[in-house]
Amino acid sequence: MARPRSFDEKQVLNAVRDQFWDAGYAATSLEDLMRVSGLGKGSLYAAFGDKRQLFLRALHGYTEEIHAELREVLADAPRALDALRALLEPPIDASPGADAGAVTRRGCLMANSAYELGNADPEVLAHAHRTYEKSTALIGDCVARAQREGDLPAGADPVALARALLAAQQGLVFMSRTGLDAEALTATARSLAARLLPDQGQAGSG
Amino acid sequence: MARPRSFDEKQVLNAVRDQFWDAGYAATSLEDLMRVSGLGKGSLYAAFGDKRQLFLRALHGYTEEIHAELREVLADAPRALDALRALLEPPIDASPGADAGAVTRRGCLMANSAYELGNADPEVLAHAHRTYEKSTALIGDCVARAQREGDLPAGADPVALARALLAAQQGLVFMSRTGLDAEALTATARSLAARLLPDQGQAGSG
DNA sequence: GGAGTTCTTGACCGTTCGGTCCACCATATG
DNA sequence: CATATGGTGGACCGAACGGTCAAGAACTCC
Repeated sequence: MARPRSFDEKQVLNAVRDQFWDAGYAATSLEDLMRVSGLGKGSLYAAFGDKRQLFLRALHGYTEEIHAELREVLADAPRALDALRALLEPPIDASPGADAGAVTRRGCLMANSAYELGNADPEVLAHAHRTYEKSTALIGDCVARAQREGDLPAGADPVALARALLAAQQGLVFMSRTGLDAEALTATARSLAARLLPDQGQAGSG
Repeated sequence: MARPRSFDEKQVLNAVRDQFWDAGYAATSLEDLMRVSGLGKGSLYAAFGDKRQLFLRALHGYTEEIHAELREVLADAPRALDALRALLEPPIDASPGADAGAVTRRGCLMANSAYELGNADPEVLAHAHRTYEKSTALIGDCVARAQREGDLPAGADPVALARALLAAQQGLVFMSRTGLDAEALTATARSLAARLLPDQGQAGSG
């Protein structure tokens, strides 16, 4: 028996997430948030709390999505090794309005946020830590599966390799963010994949 | 025939650099800069221009230092392979007042800046790009030397491996920044080094 | 020691920020 | 159709920001 909301919470969170992703936290003003969400200040505050809380909501939604995708990629691949190799492909830009297949320049929202706010906001840092530990666990499981499937040497510690893969992937995203051209980025990705995930009994050479 | 400056430009730039490094660009106010430099607003503006110019000065000084150190490390090592391995050690905190040997939590100023300002400030992004291209070249030379010394397979493209090493290093710094404990960080570094820079004819296993 | 020049200091300014509040509105119920 | 309930949006606020400026201090040269 009251006026219903005129907006979809999820749509607003997605729009807000893209804004934070493109511009960063500090460089995004409430006016920006009003513009991309189509809501007034009062509505934003009533629905989500202040700027920081809204940001955290968007960030949590982002990491959940990322993990869902990661879980899917790792589970769906017939061979675990292929899924792991997919992690080390040049990162693609999925932002609205990006050229299809173009390399990303806005990086990963979680990484951007950890870099921008890690020193000042322990909660963001802790969330980043949890996020990457979770990713490590998921990737580690996939490594173990690849070992069982005979595609990776059985002796190695799956978690150590998982961490190495994650670090390498973040490095790739970073290089992409600094404007490294697509060709060099592809070569770097191949070089990393060839060494971190070589075909059994064959050394990488690219 | 005028009043001499009462401060040392280099000391001020170092203090300012540390402040930006610890807090980021946006989160550093002019008041912070006055505090760490010991100068008044007017002096800062007269000597260095506005906040952004002062930041760029500090950033350029930082990257020059980094490259000088990198050149030194790569040149001084009797064997090039050892120098390359040093790149993949867990990053140490060299900030004033840090525990000796502690892992860094403030990362690399250039990387932090590229992440925070890359979208908004093309000059920062371009500087990051130039910086990493230069690093790639230096590391590539060292890779070539390691190949000549017989410590790395001669067939591989030195630049591709250099890029892979650089990406891996940035990944390590990032993981460290998110608060990964020193033990896991060390294991990750070893894992990366074992795979990217294996002993000749021996596969890594950590 | 006086003059000229540069450096230093802090008061001051306009702008923009995040955040609050309230008058107005749309809807559901009886 | 009257009323109660919650949503909406913009006016408004204090604070903090980056930046300017003028007056005084410190120094060198003549």
